[in-house]
Amino acid sequence: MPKIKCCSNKKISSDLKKTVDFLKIISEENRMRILCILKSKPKCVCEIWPNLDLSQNLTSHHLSVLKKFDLIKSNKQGLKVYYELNHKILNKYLTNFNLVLTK
Amino acid sequence: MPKIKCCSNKKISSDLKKTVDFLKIISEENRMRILCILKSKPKCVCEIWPNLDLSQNLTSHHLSVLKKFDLIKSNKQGLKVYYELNHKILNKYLTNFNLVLTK
DNA sequence: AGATTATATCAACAGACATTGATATAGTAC
DNA sequence: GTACTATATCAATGTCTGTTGATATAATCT
Repeated sequence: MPKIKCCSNKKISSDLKKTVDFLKIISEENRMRILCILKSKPKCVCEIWPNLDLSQNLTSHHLSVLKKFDLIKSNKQGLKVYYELNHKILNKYLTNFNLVLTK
Repeated sequence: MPKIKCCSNKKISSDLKKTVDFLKIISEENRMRILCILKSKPKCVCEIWPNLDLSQNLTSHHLSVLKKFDLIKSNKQGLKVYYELNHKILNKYLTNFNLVLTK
């Protein structure tokens, strides 16, 4: 039986898995919305969650998921925590995604 | 409070939801693998499922999920059912995804 | 006709994860 | 110090969905 690259080649298969993990993170409406909200500039949590139809704690949870995956960065300023996109990592995953699916 | 586009604009918000639905479908390792397997040319189910670490019926299930979402097309030739990528729809979703996340 | 092959469907189960409510932590202001 | 604000964490719940095993359908062949 002829082997197919994305199933047999370890590097390609590994890239596919990483892409799928990335997509799992962003295939959630609220998280995707958070990423969009952060596109223009960094924002603190209290600027984010009233725009979503979410409770504060749930917003915080989704932010932590995004952060754990390095898709966003945070820095604390007094009481507030500002979140911003981690463009470097985000672009890495987007590039990888395009490679996996289209090349 | 200043409204944020992806939360207040109906068109943008609707596009975001469609993108998320699309990502939910493809953020599953086996389905993504199926799409990759079909990149080069149409294949019948019996050419697909032995390459995955999946049972025949589960492969069939994932194919039906992809088909229901129009990401693949099928045509029957005798006993065999050949599946192929629906490039038109796929590209539509990919374009939309890039718009939502990067623009 | 019966036998075999290719594919699809169905019900049941199990694990993952988004959501909720309550509470904790940490920083600021009085 | 106390009170208040901003954010995070935790346990419990419920829903969604991938997986399994069994079975059904449909086409071909003898």
